[in-house]
Amino acid sequence: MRFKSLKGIQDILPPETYIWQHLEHTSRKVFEKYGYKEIRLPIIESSDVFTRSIGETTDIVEKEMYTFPDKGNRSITLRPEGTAPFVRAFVQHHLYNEPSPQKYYYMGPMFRYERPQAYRYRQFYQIGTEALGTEDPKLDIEVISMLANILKKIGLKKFTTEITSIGCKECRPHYKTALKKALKNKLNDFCEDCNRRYEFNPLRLLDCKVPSCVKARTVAPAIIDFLCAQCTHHFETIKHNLELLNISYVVNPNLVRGLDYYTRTAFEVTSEALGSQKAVAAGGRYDRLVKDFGGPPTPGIGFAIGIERIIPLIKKSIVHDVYPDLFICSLGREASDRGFIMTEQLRNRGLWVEMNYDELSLRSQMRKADRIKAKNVIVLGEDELKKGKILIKDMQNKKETEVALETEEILKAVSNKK
RNA sequence: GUGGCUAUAGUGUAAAGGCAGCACGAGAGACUGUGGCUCUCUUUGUACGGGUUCGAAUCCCGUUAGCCACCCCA
Repeated sequence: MRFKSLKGIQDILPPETYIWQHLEHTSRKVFEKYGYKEIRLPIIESSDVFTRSIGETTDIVEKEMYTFPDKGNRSITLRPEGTAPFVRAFVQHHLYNEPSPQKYYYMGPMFRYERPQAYRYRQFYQIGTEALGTEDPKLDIEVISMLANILKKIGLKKFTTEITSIGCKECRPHYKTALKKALKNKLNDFCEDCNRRYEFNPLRLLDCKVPSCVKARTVAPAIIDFLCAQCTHHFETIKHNLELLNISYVVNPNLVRGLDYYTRTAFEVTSEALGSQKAVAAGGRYDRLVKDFGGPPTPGIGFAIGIERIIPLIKKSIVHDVYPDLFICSLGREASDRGFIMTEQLRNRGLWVEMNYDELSLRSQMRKADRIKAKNVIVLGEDELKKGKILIKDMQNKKETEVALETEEILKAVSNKK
């Protein structure tokens, strides 16, 4: 093959595109009920939009970004996630002056230079939301609830919502200290990576999957026990209200976000059906990010759904069974021309009409109509042109109805059966 | 970035060093103006580049891509 799409980058073909549309359409409808408005953001940004917000020492920034110089030698990065560009736009356009809370959603491609695997691509698509302007836990609850609603509406049967709180700038440092102290003497039991992470990002030791590390960290204190009074209250309110709303969740104190900007609430939705790439959506609160971008202190919370990871889970339940309303068979030049004009007229009146492009035997044309599962067929030949009448054949029950050879008459006859 | 497995037609699969085949799909026709069945014909194929051999889809090396487990995440 001479040309191929790049590694980890895929084409999305029909009929799968219809599942994508279903997903996008359904989430848009839910977003509107919650007051979210669409925002369209650029795919490329100045690199420091990401390095400053996501964190210099995170894996995303350290090794997964598509970064390159443009012709003016500026460092450009293909967005690896949506929140940083959003906050940049939020501050740039003073969106904090809109009535609070400000709620936005977006959908589009993200780019990470990773080793591809099933459901993990270098260009992947997210549906994301951001809501800002209040620290109130009701917003957190609403966001988690909305996510669950979307997932249910698009047909996802089984999923788990995991939540935790990772504290704020007051309490997290205390936890970090306690964690390091508790693990200090056990470092020999941890893997090499964990030993490296111990120094600059000890929270990471909590979600290492190496069995020996899982075992060794059982002595680690839970961050939940170190939350300050406000964070504890915040978290407890969320849990309480999720129960009132009948939204099932599990607290996973080892849930750690890979991006530095998160505070307090962190959550992740997983599906066991996916193997090791089991996260289908994830998000959290980011109360300092707007200020970091030079805006007024504005708390916020958001999440992103990974489209590619949802698709295989709902594929079977979505059937795209839309077929042409009418197929026009034509015999001879004159009939073909007349048929073509009718085809266009009927399409403009709202019908899906097909006809044959080449001159073929009637048998062939009928076969084609059958193969594309056209609901009705008319045959247009010399007789019909002469008589000014045609038969509309219903392909399901084989019944034929005679109507006048006029666009309006055909439209009426076919529409009645729709 | 690390380790492993894999790559044959549009798709799914055979050919264990000796004729690249089968099924499905797709296109046309047999059947003079009515589809689904049947039959016939057609269909850009051994991922790419080298090597071993009289001879390679098959063995070896490299590249690329996909998959799996890590890492990390959506």
